[in-house]
Amino acid sequence: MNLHWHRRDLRVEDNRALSSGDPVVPVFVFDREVLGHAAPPRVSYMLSALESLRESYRKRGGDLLVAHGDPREELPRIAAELGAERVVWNRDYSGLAKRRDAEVRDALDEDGIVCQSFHDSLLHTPGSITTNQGDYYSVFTYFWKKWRDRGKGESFGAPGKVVDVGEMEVAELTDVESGDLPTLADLGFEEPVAEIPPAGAETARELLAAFCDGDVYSYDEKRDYPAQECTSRLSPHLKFGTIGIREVWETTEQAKNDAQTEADADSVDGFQRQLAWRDFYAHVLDNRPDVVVENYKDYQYDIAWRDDPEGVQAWKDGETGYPIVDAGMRQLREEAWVHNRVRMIVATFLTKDLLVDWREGYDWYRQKLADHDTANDNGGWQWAASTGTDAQPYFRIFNPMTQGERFDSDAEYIKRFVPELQDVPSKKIHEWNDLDEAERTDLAPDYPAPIVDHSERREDAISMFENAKG
DNA sequence: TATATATTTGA
DNA sequence: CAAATATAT
Repeated sequence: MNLHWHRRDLRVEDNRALSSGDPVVPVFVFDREVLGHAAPPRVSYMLSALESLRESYRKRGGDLLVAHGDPREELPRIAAELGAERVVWNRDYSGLAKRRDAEVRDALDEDGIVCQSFHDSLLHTPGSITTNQGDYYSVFTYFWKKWRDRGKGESFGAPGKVVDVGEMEVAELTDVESGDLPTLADLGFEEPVAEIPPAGAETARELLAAFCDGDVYSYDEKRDYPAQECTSRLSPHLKFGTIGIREVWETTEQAKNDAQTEADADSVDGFQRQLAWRDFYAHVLDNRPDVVVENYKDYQYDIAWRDDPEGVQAWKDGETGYPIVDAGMRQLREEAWVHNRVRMIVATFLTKDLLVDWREGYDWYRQKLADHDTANDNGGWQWAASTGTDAQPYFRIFNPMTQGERFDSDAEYIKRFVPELQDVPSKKIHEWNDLDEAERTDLAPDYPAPIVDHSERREDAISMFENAKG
C-alpha cells in the first residue's frame, strides 16, 4: 500500500503518482510554513478543492487523511503507523517546494521508508525542452516551436484501490483526522473579500468540456477582449491540479479534430500555446529559482524603481483614474481572478507608469489571486517589468488609454467594475486623461482624475531603463 | 503579447 | 485628409 501525499494535485484521475494501480491511502498535510506564504482567496479555494477530493475518495470507499504540521515529521510518522510500503507524490518545481521535498525524502530515507516522486503537473517537465546546446530557453518563441512539435504523454486513468484506513488493522493514527477539514478560521485566515469560484474536479471537467465545445474556437479572435468572457477559466484548476494537464491537452486535441474550419483549428492552437507558456515559465523557475526575488535579466546598474506608497495604494484600490486599470484591480478584489490582457495592463501600469518595482505587484497578486502560481505570476510580472525573459523595454510600455480603447471599446468591462462610470459615454471614458477637470466632474463626480501623466511617465520609464543599461 | 511618429496609400 | 503601413525607440 502506498501513502499518497497530495499537494497541488487535488484530483484522483489522470494523476501520475496515483496511477500505479497499487492500493493507496491518500493524505494531505496542512503545512504551517506553506500556509505562511498563502492568502485567504487561495486557501479558501484550496479548501473547497480538498472537500471535493475527499468526496471522490469517499465514493471509492476510502477517505482522505488530514494532518497538520511539518511534512518532514508527519509523513514518516504516518507512513510508519500505517505500515505503508512507499510514500509517493507528484513533483512541485518551485524553489521552496523542491527544498522541502528533498528534506522529506531525507527524513523518509532515515527511517528506511521508500519514497518515489513523479512528474505530473506539466506537459513537458522542466529541463526537458532546451536549446540544441542543452541550455534553457530565455525566449518563448523558440521554446514554443520545440514544445509544439514534441509528442505529449497520454493521460493516466483512475487510481488503484483506495484503502479505507478505518478497516485496516493498524495501531491508532496519531493526530490524523479522517477527512475532517479545517475551516479558513481554523487556519488563521480571514474570509476573503472576493467571491471565490467553485473548485473541484467535477467543475474543472465541466469548464473544460464547455470551453472545448464552443469558446475555444473563438479564443484567438476574442481572448484579448475582457468583456467577452471567452477564456477557459481553468487557471485555478491548473494551479491546484483539480484537472490533469494531459486531460486538458487531449480534450483540446479532440476539439482541434472536431474543428469545422481551419480558423477554428488555429484557434485551438492559440489556446494550446498558452499551455506552452505555463511549461515555459515552469522551466524558467526551475532553471532560476532566484527569480522569485531577483530580476531574471541582468542590468548593469540597479533599476531606479520609485517609492510611491500613495500610488501603490491607488493602484490596489482601483482609484488611479485610468479606467481599464481600475476595472482590472477591482475585478481582482471582487473575483480573485483577472482577465489576462488586463493583468498585463495593470502590471505595466504599476511598473512603467508608477515606476514601482514589480515585486510589489507580484506580492499583491499573491495575496489576492485564487490562481496565484509562482512560476506563471513571476514570469508574467517580470515580462511586464522588462526584467524577465525576452526583455524589451521599449516594447513593453502599454498606453493604458489606448489599451482600454482597443480591447474594451464599448467600455463594457470597465463599467462592470467601475460603477462611477456607468453613465459616461465610452468615447469619454477612453478620453478620460484628456478631459478637463470641469468635464470630468460633470460626467462622473466620484471617479478620480488620472494620478499620473502617462506620456510623461513613459519617457521616465524609458530613461530609467536607459540608465540601468549603463 | 507596444507605442509614437513618419511615410505612404487611397477614398 | 483619414487610414493603413513602415520604422525608430
